Amino acid sequence: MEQSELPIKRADAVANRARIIEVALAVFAERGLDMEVGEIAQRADLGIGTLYRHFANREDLLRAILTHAVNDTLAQLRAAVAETSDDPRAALLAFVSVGLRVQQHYGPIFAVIGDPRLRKMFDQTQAQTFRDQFLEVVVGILAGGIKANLFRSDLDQEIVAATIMGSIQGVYDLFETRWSVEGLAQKLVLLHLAMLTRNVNGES
Amino acid sequence: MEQSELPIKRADAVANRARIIEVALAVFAERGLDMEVGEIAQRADLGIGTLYRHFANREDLLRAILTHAVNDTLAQLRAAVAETSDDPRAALLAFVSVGLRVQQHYGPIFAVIGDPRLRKMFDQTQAQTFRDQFLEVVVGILAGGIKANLFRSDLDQEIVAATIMGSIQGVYDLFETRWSVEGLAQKLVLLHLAMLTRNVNGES
Amino acid sequence: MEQSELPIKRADAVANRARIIEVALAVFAERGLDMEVGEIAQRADLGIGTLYRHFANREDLLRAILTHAVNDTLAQLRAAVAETSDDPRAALLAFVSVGLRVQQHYGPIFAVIGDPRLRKMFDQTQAQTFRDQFLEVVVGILAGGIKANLFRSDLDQEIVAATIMGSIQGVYDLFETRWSVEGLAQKLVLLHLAMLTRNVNGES
Amino acid sequence: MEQSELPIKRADAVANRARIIEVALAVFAERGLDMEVGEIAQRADLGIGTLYRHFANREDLLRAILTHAVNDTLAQLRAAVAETSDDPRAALLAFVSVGLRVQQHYGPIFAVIGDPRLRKMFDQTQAQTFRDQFLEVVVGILAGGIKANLFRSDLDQEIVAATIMGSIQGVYDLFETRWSVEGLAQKLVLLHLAMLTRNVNGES
DNA sequence: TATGAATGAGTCTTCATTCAT
DNA sequence: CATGAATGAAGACTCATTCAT
Repeated sequence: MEQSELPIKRADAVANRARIIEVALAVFAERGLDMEVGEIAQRADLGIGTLYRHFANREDLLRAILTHAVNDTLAQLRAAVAETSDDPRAALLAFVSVGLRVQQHYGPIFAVIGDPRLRKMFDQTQAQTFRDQFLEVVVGILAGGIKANLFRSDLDQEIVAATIMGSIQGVYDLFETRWSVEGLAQKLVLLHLAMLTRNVNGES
Repeated sequence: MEQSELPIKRADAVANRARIIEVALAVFAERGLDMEVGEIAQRADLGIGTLYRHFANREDLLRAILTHAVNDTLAQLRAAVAETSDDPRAALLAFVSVGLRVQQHYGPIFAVIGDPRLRKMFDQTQAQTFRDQFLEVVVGILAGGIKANLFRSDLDQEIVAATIMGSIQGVYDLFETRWSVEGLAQKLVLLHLAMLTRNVNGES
Repeated sequence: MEQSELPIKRADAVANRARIIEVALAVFAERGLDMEVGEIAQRADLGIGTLYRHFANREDLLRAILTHAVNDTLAQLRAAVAETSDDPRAALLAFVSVGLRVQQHYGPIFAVIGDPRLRKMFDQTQAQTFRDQFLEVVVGILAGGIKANLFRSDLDQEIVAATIMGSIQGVYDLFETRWSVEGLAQKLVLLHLAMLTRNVNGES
Repeated sequence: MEQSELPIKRADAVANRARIIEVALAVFAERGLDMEVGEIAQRADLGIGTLYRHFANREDLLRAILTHAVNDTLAQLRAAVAETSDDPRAALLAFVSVGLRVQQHYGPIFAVIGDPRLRKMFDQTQAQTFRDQFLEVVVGILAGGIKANLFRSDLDQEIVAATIMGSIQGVYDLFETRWSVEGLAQKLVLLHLAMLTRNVNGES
């Protein structure tokens, strides 16, 4: 009986923590690194003291939401890729689609990753780990395509991966308002395949 | 007497304005949007009041340095492309090289372009103009390549342009510390050509 | 059933109250008036709510520990003096020794008695009572010495008492780190006796 | 001409700094270590930003006023002693008088010197220097008395000095409200002389 | 015209106290 | 009764901007 009581309180607190992150993510999407701790507490319907009970300071909260966004993004990308593991081209499309949707969802989070303020907040090991994990996902797709004899193997795989990721960001920045995410994804993957496929003749 | 002094003062003022922007750019490279007006004045050896004589407020100054960076970047890109106007592949390499070097020089300026605060500062027409000008330069290269029958013409040219620009950013973010700018440019252009060239067989 | 539990609980509660005061005294010794209610609860292994069950608010707790410290100090001084009631000079030494040791034990409690915040917390009657009780102990020693014809009687006894008490504090503040409590007590009492004894010739 | 202009601005700023310290001292006298930066700025008729232009933070200001109080006290004590350098007994009276008056003027500053918070703010070397300077003044008086064959020389001079200083504090704490500063000084010096003078017979 | 001292709105953060569980 | 999560008033500090000199 007592065992069921304790979790109740905890569940409440855990829920609060989750709500704070959720709200903070939304506020961040609107205001970027200028997000204000007070606004987050307000929109989460919590006293500011409560927020500070969960996160020692603004920086901690920022770290938490960025980590959350990165991990969520990685999870979504991996899931999308896993669902299409047998078809590298489908995997690429899934990756790009999710990549664009994530940009849309998380707003400027990935856009400000180069901000000097963030550099001070994340130790570089952590940041490198994040970068490597993203690369890993793309490189995985590429390896699948090469093994299936669909993608050429003579290109620097990491540069290809960086290009694909950068192209998602670039295309989104420049055309987010003009085309739908799905349309952009289609067009973009065509390019990626053009880059990755040697004998284009048979396809055109 | 005043008439003879005025030109001198004006020249002084113009020089001051240029120095402020130069210093502000440097400060921005270090601190990003957190740059402080006071630090800029100090490093420019000017009283804060003097700085405010040139820029009505922080926003104005920020707009000025971003505009300067964008215009300078565009000028450099155009110049590099112009010098190689007869060879589209050389033009692409020049574009990428300059693109990477500019990232290196201007630091986080292009990285924070998606920041919500900047959105509020630039009217969208202006921002769109900038974007279009960048696209124009790349599309120009592409058009040259197509006309010379070197690049395939069946891809969406704007998406290709966005991809090229995004790949520069992506590759720089991920590998700036690992490889030299020249090395990165070489590798990157190989990809771009793989994407743009249909009959790869004859080249490999 | 409840009747048999109550005494136990009460005993528990009494023990808790004592522990809180003990811990609070320790925290006060380290942090002075900046002591935090939360830290006290933590170090007493009690929930904060439980602490507030014993003391309505921080002020109450502060009053309690100061009162405890004062009363304990008075008790120790009286006991020490009582044990040597036949020899005024020994009584003086005992008083000074205990006085120094108490300083050492209670840390800054007696040092911050003049703090404006404390003035607001203790009604002045109470404060005066404390002062008078301390004076009483010293004056008692002095009276014994005068009755025994050992101490001169022409000095203002209360001023003498205040001087003795002040000298303990002064000597402790300035030399606590340099000499042992016992050494300081010895040296200090020599002065007191020099002050209190008229015919020094016979003694030197 | 320019030389006379610069000092004007500076004079203003310097005056402000002085006013801040003056006001801060007054606020400290009322509220002790709980003094609030905002109240000080308000009572000095200055914006809070101005205060922070002169003192980097609360701690700095606190250090400044304590240093000021200590130095002013030392100066007053030395001046009083210097004026009576030919008569050690007069010097002692002057010292005690000024000591009591300073307590009255600076309020709880000397009372909170043992507060743990202060320990963290002053490096111990500085604190020791202050203590030594006070001791030096008293020891100087004592040396004069011994040289003039007025004071006995067989007592530990530093302990005597600490006792005299402590007695001032003790007497002030206990009787500030009951007697005038002058009255207290008279009574107190009688004790000190009783302590310092061997052959009391000739005087009584 | 240049200067930099003054200003104060706006943030972050702490900690005593309450109250639902 | 005990607990500790929630609360928010209060205070320290920053920094863009103004204006008297």
